[in-house]
Amino acid sequence: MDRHQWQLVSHNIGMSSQASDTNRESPSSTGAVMPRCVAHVDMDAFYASVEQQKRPELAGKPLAVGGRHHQAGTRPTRGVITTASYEARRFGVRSAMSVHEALQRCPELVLVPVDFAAYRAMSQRFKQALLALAPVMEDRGIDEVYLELTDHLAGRSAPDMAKALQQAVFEATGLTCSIGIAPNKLLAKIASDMQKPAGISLLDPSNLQQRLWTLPVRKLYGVGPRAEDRLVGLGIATIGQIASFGLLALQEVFGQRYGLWLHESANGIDTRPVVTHSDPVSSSRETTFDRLLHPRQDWTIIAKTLEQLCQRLAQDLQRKDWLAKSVGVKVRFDDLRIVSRDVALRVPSNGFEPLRRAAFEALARAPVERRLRLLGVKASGLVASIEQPVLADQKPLADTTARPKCSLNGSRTRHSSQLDLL
DNA sequence: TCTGGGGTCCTAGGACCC
DNA sequence: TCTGGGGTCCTAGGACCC
Repeated sequence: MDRHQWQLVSHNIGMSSQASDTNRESPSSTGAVMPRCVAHVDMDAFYASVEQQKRPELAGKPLAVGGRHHQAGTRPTRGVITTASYEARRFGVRSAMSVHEALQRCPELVLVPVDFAAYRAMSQRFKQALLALAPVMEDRGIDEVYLELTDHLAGRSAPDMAKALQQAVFEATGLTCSIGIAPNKLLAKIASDMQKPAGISLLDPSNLQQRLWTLPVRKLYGVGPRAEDRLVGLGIATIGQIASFGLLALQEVFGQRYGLWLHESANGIDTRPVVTHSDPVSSSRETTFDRLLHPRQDWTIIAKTLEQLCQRLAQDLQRKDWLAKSVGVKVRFDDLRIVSRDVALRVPSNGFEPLRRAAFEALARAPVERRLRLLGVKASGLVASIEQPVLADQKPLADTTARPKCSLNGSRTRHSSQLDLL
């Protein structure tokens, strides 16, 4: 059985990452200390909203993006919901819910396949609009960003700035977003979720107890299902109860570092900077099969799929001029268990052939005794191909600030293999 | 006949070096 | 004869996020 160990994971920033210089309390001209001002901007039901804009006849209808669409025009019965429109959420349809369950909750649900090209294009538009008003931005994915507003309010009040940001996003995209304003990223993120859609919420030390401490523990960024279970097991259901549980008691249960992180987060403390640039560390491609595949009888399909995944991965890397230092495969079995195997390349590469050879080598080392549900290939240890000789042995710079991670790691054996490639 | 696809970061243990 | 410690790389797996 796995040992249950809870640790805090520090937030690493790569060598080329640039943190904004506002991780501080900035003294004003009068000498008084000005608190930081950070915004978290979150697009409302982003994918679903883009789809409703693409097809106005779907506006106002319960709609969900996702599912496995085998043929165009037919409604899927498998797969998961990626995003549900607010109309669908009223029926209880949620992200990550199975299509089967979503249809039970809302039989008239309209299901549309994902269209990443459209979401990426819209993502660029809203981010450009925000950058014009607030130049220090941290990209947190396709539909959300942090903005460092300290020293960037241009004479506005924070709420006025938030309104201006919402207006700019709407003018650029026709879509709404919700904004949280707070003295740090942790609180800004929680705040943006408080009045969706199209809301503006402020969290600051004066309303912390009333507005933060009443929330369930799961609202804390970094507390997932596992940590929630453990907390609830201790009779801790709200963020306020974490805060009053006491630092020492938390550390006793969750370990030094994770305990400290929980304690600080529950008290609204977070000193992470807004990071405007970071290099990717891995890139991957994976696919779930339409049916379960037998490792021997369906070997031809498995091998062909792996080759295609390698082809796409190589293209991804080549397009972005990244080289991989190692290549791995991931297999999900019929019982939903996942195993992975990695192979280090002797020479960093983004060529199809080296990737393919490493991937097959890795797959050969994986214990495949059950039917396969999913197959994936991942390139990690990425280095920029142009700067590669210079950057090859640079190490990430550890941040001093805390970020939560929990791990339940069991002991494991090493399957060492160095594959000579090229 | 269940749950996609793309990421981040961390830990642990062995190898290996100094 | 007995017996280190620190650091890094590699690998497998887990938690968490969008």
